[in-house]
Amino acid sequence: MATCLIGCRIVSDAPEGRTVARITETEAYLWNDAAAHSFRGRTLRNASLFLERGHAYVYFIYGNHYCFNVSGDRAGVGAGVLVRAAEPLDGFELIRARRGMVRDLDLLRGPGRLAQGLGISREHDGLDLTTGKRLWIAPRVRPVPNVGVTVRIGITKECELPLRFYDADSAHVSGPKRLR
DNA sequence: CGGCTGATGATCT
DNA sequence: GATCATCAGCCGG
Repeated sequence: MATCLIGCRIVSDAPEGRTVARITETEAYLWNDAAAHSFRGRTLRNASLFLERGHAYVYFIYGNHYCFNVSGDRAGVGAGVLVRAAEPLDGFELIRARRGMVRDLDLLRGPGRLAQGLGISREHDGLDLTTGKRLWIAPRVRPVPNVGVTVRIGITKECELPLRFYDADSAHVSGPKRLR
């Protein structure tokens, strides 16, 4: 699931306009994974992780940022994929207006930046990403020949599992250089 | 470049 | 009251 998403496109339709980006980096969170938000069972906040595969789970973290996930298993199973980075494809001006004056490479590089640049917030939590309303995922146009794997970033539990995936040929990827 | 830190608020215990 | 799947800004090399 996490590797399936690499190279797919996220389309976000907002009142201000449409933005499109190509996913370059993901992290998997499993159903029995101490690092996953679903680990201690379903709550009001994480309920979307338990929806059928392909629904949005958006949460607010550190007082400033949203993170965008895609639920990854059957209904009732709390698993998902955090989308950590993407490359802008369309709606460049809108993404930049949301993100401010940063390097092009940093527009959507990192989960909080990605959500900000694409205008994703808790309003999108629970949306079905396969039906093409407001926010959806479109298939890859081209295959991604080189997918790298590393440990996940920024977590305090299960730090050693190799569940972070990224397009090794893209510069639009987050994390320290040694992790690429 | 890498390393560190403060901001900031929802969520859960 | 602690925790947190982050980021921008600042510092030193």
